[in-house]
Amino acid sequence: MSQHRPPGAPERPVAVPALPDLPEATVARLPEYLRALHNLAENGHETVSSEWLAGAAGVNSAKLRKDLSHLGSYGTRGVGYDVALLIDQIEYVLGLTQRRSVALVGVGNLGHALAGYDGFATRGFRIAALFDADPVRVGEEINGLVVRHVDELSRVATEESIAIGVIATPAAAAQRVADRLVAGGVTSILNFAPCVLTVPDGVDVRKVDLAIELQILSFHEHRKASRTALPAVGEAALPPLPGSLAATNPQEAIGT
Amino acid sequence: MSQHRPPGAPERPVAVPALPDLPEATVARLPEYLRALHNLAENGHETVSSEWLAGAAGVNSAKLRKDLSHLGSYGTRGVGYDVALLIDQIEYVLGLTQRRSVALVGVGNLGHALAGYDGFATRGFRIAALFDADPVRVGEEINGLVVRHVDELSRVATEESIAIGVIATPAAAAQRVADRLVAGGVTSILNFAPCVLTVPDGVDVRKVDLAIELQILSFHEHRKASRTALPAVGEAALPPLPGSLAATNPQEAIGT
DNA sequence: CGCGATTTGTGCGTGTCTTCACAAGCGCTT
DNA sequence: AAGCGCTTGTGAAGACACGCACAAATCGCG
Repeated sequence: MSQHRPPGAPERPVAVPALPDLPEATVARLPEYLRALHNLAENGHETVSSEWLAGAAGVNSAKLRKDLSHLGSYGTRGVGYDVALLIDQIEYVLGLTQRRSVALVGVGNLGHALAGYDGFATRGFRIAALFDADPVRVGEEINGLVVRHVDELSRVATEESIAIGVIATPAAAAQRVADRLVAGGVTSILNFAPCVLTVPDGVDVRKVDLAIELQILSFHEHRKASRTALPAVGEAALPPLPGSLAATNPQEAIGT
Repeated sequence: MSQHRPPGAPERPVAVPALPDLPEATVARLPEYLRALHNLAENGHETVSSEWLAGAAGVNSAKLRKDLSHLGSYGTRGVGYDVALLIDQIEYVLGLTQRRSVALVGVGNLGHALAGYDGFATRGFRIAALFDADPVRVGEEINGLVVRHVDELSRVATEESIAIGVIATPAAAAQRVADRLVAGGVTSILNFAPCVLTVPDGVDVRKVDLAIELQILSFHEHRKASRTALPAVGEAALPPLPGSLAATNPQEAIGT
């Protein structure tokens, strides 16, 4: 950082005042660093080197250092990063210093699981309301929350200051749910339904599609199979041998 | 493609013989195209333009055309793409012409939901076995499948020719599960546990972390809040007004 | 007090991905 | 049969991301 400070001047321990402009790829990795840092903190480590942290997060150490440098990080050359300080910095940048309220729409198969998922609560999110369109499910209590009818969605979202909406409905219902979330003032949506949502400018949508992940893996399976099959055209009958895992494939480990 | 064919010669309806080398970014989008195409086919459409398909998949039309051109696609200028043909092409490239067997490890909260998720079966995958380490859960029947103990994982994976392993266990158990999957010959893993897996070369891992998605959204919420707050420093007391959704933010809609 | 070991922060070359813009090709109409 | 409108496929440029490699900075030790 180009932030010189006269040796005697008192340093304010305040977090960075303005939010730096982070590359999207960096933002996507910060939560991973944060998770690794919390693990370290629980084990009593006070400092960590970029090499170590990068290993724990599964990335290149140069990439990690560049990511951290973007948020004006306070590492110490020759020593490493202060774990507690880095946790604070990342949590501040990610906006995790305030607990955000989440509305979950669709308490079917997947929605039920999400409603009970610990990872949300332990990482700064509070599931504040559950919704479903099925009258049979409305009224059901899950984890201490009563499922409300989706007609109340917009009103409740406004009242409860919902920051993030999670859509776990069938695809056919997803767009209407999204519209209601937006009408209720929600500007961030996590969509598990297999469809594309149309939202106004200023609303962020992230999509998670479990089947797509499997299909991507399927492609790589297919590719691996054709790679080991085709070169063997001239090699007659090399038996299947499922034991040798065909090593020496130099570029594996698919990122997100 | 540069594959001229004399007007009278019979065209073999065979798929592309060798698997083209696709950019990873393209592979990640193909399943999305495929879903949109299936929707079109169900509605009776026979052809589709790149513009239309791109809209349905939420991408730029030039990107879509380049993606499809990579797999030597057979579009017709002035007309568009043949829906049925394109479906076949993409399914072939993704390796979906053969149904792949999936092993699901960890039938807790999330695992239960995944075991019952329709999207797997309807898109070419068969959940062939369930596993858990908890003796209480072993023996339970879910969707017609009996949960087996994780000690049997390697053996069953080999016997049943499992192609893909899905890990839905706590983070602490994930690495050991991955090791057993690899020992059983599995070379593709979908990891829902919040941790980094170490696997040999030739094994592909994709990670899905629900909490990370929320944290990324949280960052954008934070950024939006600070963008609308900071410029108002000189503007005294502009009230909260939760109604105006702060439009005119030209670059939204976050990709994966 | 100085030196060497260590680790951060970053400039720069490289490769990938995205997007624009347009030529080439196809079918329909006249 | 010729022309016209429409759509694909792709060359090229720009934007972005990655990773190497090294200078700068800090600590500990002699």
